[in-house]
Amino acid sequence: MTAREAASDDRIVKMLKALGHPNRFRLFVEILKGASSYEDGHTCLLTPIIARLNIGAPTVSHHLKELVHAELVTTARDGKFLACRVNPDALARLQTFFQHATTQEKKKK
Amino acid sequence: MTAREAASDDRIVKMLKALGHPNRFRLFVEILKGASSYEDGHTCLLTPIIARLNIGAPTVSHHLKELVHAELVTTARDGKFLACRVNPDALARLQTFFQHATTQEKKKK
DNA sequence: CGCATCGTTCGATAGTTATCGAATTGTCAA
DNA sequence: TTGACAATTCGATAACTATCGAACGATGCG
Repeated sequence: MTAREAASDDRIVKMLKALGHPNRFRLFVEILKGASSYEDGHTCLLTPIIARLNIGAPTVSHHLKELVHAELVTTARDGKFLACRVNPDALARLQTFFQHATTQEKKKK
Repeated sequence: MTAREAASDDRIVKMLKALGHPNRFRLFVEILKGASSYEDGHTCLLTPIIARLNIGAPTVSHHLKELVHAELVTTARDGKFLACRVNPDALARLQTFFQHATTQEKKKK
């Protein structure tokens, strides 16, 4: 395995780990769905999400940081709020990986 | 969210969590690649994998159990050895999920 | 300014888990 | 049956992390 491949795997594992927790997964899905149905579809308010996920604000903040650290999500301050977006490149990588894996599996008879 | 969707998410999260650990991920990839290049492409010997992964046999056994528990892999005894296979349904689910997610992301402008 | 709101940071705690060595089980072959 | 090899189980330990409440920093508004 090349060093390049190892690094790529490393990133994928980080992303999978980040998504491999129920609350983080739900948080991710909320952001993917356009957060809390705000007009622009991207503004992410933690308060309504806290209500939905039934976990405390510090915990949501912590999980969000994990998603950002895994490069699954990007955030940008928007006044008092936070604009969260799913990183399209991350999704592409994951999709490609499983696509590949599926293909590889099918090749066996 | 329907109960059915929740259960589906739950399974996906379990799979993601299982894959979200470097050693488990590598174990999974080894199995996907046809384990240790045995003739039938499916027999999975832990010993050579232990050597590759640089972790102890009990640990590999533990991780393998996790993969099985997440329904990512199936095993069957073959005499002294263990035949491991990736569960195609699991890959399909994961692929579909990320496909869907990518599509959903792209729909935004 | 002073206040409410949104979110983060801190410190603590409880629960989880990755890993190992030692002992054990199961299987084949001589 | 005995020995060798494959893999699992057990018990212990160290590391990690999810979660919370309390305190704090930042922002917009009256």
